[in-house]
Amino acid sequence: MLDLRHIRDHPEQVRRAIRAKQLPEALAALDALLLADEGRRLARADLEAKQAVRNAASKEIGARKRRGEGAEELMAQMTEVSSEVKRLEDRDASLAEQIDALLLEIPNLPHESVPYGESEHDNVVVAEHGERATADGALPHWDLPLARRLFDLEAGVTLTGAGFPVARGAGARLVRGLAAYFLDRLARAGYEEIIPPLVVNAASATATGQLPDKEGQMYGVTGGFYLIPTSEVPVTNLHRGAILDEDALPLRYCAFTPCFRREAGSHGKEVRGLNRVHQFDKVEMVQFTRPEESYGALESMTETAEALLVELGLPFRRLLMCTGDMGFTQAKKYDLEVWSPGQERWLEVSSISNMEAFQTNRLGTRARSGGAAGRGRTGPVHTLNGSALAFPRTIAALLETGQRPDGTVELPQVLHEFVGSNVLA
RNA sequence: GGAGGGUUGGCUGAGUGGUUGAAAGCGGCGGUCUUGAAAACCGUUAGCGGGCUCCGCCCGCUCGGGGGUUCGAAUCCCUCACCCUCCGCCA
Repeated sequence: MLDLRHIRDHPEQVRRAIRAKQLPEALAALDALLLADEGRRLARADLEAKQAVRNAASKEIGARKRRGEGAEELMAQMTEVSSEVKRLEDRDASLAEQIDALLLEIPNLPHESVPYGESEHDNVVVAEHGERATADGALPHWDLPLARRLFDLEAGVTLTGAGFPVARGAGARLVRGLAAYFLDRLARAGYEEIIPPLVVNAASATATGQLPDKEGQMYGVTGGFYLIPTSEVPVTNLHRGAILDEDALPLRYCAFTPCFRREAGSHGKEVRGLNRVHQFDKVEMVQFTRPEESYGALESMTETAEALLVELGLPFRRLLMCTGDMGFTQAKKYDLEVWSPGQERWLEVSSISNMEAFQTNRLGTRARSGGAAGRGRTGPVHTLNGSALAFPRTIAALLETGQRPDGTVELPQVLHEFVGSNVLA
């Protein structure tokens, strides 16, 4: 969420941002929020004055009692003041609750470098890398017998339902190899590896922005928990409610986990095969940075993910997302899309975003030199996250790119040691 | 699953209804002393919100979370979470 004081001081900027993000329904929330905030501050002046009276009188009563004097009259007067305080406190609490709820409805502000746009058609291709193989009869992965065997969607239907592929044999080995390869590369780039819980509570899901509005995209489990839609959720929540040591920033984390997404109502060609599934593996990067360093970190995270695609020999392009296609929590976001020769289209394999302080405001995460025991005021912290990379579409591209007439698939050199062979067969 | 104990400021740890937002020690910061450092000594040292005559002052909230009793709660009651010990169970 945005800082309430910032909203209060720059309501027009927030209004423009909401429009740019194509989220007009948030305009009403903003108006209601400004009203409630004003009302609460007025009410608080009342409340605090009454509290001050009560506190002073309580001290006086204490002093008199210690001197052995009576204080019945004062105590009688305070009965009334106290019930008035209670009444005002209740009103304040309900206003606060209202404000908190409205605050969650206000999206993040787009960074000034983000182009205005209404939909995905307005995203900007900022770079393209690698030679796209010309369509020489390359098959989409769902038509490759080998791919169907290594990533068995039929078996998944039996076990669970559509969209839960079963990786087997060399396919399972490929997943394990990719994970090891990605994690090794990120370790070298300074990312600490995390194995987080795959189930989180509502507070965690709220802090990173999945709740309250995107509950339908997650799988809930008994106990009020949710299966993680991305390891961004548990990893970012690692520092919920904490004061970080500013001198230790940036903190860089990576995690290899399955991700669970309902993706309700998606059907058709775009979601065939491995293009969109309900459970998939992903290696994620998360950073906590100083505010002035977060945009540098966004570039370097993006370059880290791109380097993986270069090494895998997969042609890709980088898109700068426009205001309208960016999402609720992001200030700036790049997507990396890999070329799928069998489908002759681009597939999104990574999304790298700067959330600025939007998540840390919800998390209650601050930073200060010396950490919690340090001196001086606490300052804001920015968070970023990005995939490096999402597995199913990366695998789809690898299978389609490496396919050979004999039905086997050639692997890029960089994977040979991790997978233990040069070809999938 | 059963029984008991606990959760206080960056840390250790006092504190069972009244100037306690919280003793003391450690750590941190500033200073005195010193060629420098250490030691010693003096001072200082929470977060959040609001207000103002805004380089500082004032008010309020916060002693695991929430609720209650009371003129007044870190202190009493209820509830939830977490931690520890013992027993059981599982591996």
